[in-house]
Amino acid sequence: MQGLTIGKLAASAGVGVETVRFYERKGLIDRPARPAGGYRLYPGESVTRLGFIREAQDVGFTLKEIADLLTLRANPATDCAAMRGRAAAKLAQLESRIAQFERMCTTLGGLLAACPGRGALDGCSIVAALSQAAPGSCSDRRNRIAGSRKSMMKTAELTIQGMHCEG
Amino acid sequence: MQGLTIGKLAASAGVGVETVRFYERKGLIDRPARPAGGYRLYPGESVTRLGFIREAQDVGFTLKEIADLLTLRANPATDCAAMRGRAAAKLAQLESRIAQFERMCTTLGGLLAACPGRGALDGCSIVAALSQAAPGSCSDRRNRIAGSRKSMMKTAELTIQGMHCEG
DNA sequence: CTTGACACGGTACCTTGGTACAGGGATTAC
DNA sequence: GTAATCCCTGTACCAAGGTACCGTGTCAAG
Repeated sequence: MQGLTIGKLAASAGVGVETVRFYERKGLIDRPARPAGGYRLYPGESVTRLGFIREAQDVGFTLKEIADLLTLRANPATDCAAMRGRAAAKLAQLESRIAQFERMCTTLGGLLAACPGRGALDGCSIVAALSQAAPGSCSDRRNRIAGSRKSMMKTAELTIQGMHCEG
Repeated sequence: MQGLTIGKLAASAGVGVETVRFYERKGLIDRPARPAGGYRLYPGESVTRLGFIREAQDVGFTLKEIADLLTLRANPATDCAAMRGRAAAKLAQLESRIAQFERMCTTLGGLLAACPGRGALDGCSIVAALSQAAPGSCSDRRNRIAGSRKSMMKTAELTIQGMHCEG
């Protein structure tokens, strides 16, 4: 038998067999040849492709986005600018996430600084602060959280990041 | 009828009715009195409690952790130090997440800097970099990703953060 | 007393990135 | 030839934080 069985491919790429099949279902890797017996037989390049997926994941792309990158890459007419655009958008997204986490850190750090650290909870500034249901025009949580806690990596919602009343 | 129906409570707190029932199932809010008819009737403090949940979410606590905070808060014997410990752990966790995102940003930024920005994909350094299946001892992705992309907020896995070969 | 708005329980569904298992068939090593 | 692996499909399940729907029951206003 020529080529790699799914097990060999998975081992070469450092992923699980189930993961390879999962990627196939998601359209991230092509359906390979299936000679007699019905076993998948992959060409050597499939290892590279799995490597691409892994590397892209490591810089923050979702599988859906990676599928898009792979489509781009497969098209010989694709200009480098398209790839660059995806990367730049992802970078902006990551930076926005970082800013959000940093805001949370700042808030939490402030609470920690004010907290006496021992004694009854009555005197705990953390409890006091968390118990404040911040009033005002921004009380509609259902709109407020779009793009913050939900949908960690969803590109479309990045556009409304600046609109939150959180700052 | 005295007290708040679930709809009034939800509106006051700026969440959905379904969310309130969901929180009840999760043990985040107490089962309220159910007089004749079976409607839930909440005391006014429930608004504050929902506010606590919301504020805690906003600084990064998961619902599970918030349930723990609420249990702490309800116990009169709880020392302020316990609350402070939770907050400090969460802060450390957030900082670790930030560091991880910053590593991804650095990598991605490097790729962007090297990319010519136009022309055929053959010359695109981003494609080239992503296609490298980084070899070496760290090829076992299944261990490598624990605590990175998976389980964004899981406390237990923070302890193995430093063990990754990512840095 | 009727009607419309609200509430009820229960269940299914969503996203993301897989993992696990059941009940078979194919291949390979000895 | 037989046993041990490997692979097949299909389905269900995990976390997290909800959302949506359904058929029915109740409450309050006119």
